[in-house]
Amino acid sequence: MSSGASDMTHHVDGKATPARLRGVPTRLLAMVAAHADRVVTEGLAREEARKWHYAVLVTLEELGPASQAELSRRTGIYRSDVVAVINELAGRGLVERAPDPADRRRNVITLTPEGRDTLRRLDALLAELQDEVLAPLTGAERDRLIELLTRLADHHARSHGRDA
Amino acid sequence: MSSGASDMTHHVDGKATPARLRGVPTRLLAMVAAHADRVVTEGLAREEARKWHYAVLVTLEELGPASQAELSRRTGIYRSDVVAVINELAGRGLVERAPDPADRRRNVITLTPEGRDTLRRLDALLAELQDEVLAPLTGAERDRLIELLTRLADHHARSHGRDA
DNA sequence: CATATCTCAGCAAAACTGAGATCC
DNA sequence: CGGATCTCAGTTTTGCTGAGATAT
Repeated sequence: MSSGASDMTHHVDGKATPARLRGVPTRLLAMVAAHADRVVTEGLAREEARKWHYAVLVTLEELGPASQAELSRRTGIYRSDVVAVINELAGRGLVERAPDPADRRRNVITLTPEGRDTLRRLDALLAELQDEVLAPLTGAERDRLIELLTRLADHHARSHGRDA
Repeated sequence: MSSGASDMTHHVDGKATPARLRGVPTRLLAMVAAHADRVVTEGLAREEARKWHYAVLVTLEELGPASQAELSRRTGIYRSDVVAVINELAGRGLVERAPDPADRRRNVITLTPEGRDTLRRLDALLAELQDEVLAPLTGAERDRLIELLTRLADHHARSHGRDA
């Protein structure tokens, strides 16, 4: 209403976020991360997949068969939630769940050929989605961003418990 | 595939996240943002405040008295959730809620002197928390990170509806 | 009438907790 | 026995939807 000119930005005003809020790093982080998450979640949904599905498939390909507990540690999926993720993947034949003969507390999760195929498609899709999110940045800038974020993530990982 | 000794990292292995996962930008973003959010949320909790409280107080100081709908637009608080936030702030005497005589659909929210005092404290606290999160980066690196994140946020804001 | 504001009631997804059963 | 693993049931938080009441 009324008044208005400000030195906030080159906006036309009307619904601009206060400068003091806009510059707060953790807020920027939250906003960009939320947007990125939506792009990825919706993108993966088009292939009927979720982030955790991808995380598990990648991990299985890189490590070979693993127990659910190990998948939890490596992917960051909460220990209680692994069950449901594996249920979904197994239901689509992307992984197989079998009791571990060597340690009968565990289930051995194995990547199936169909799982590997799906992983290929998801790899390609995910690359597109990353590209969509990072669109406004040049290659060098993307590298720089990744490096800075990695430093922050590693620092947290080392000082606190969890690994990145 | 072959195998091999990995060029993953200087980790000792044991519970390391697969390299292919660790490098994914949107994942890094999510992890760092989640950590940042915890630091901020827990930090503000020590003063019995929340992020939205701070956002509202800052906005009121920068714009002067405003309606709840406008606060929603400026801060990003969802329109239905503004009520509760204002309830809490008003309950502590940090803002006042009064019907707008000029437009009786609206409430005019006004920052009280106590609200201004609280905002001062929260400003200082929040600066500390930002510092804690960004600890591993130099000043120049922080500026660079903020700039890159701002570009990403602005791009999303302009292409889609919302403003940053 | 269409639109805007404020309010409340409730949903859906996600992260997390707790506990029981089994096994090492 | 202590400690892991898998599973399920349930809590909490958060962003969001929907709708009603009121006013423009």
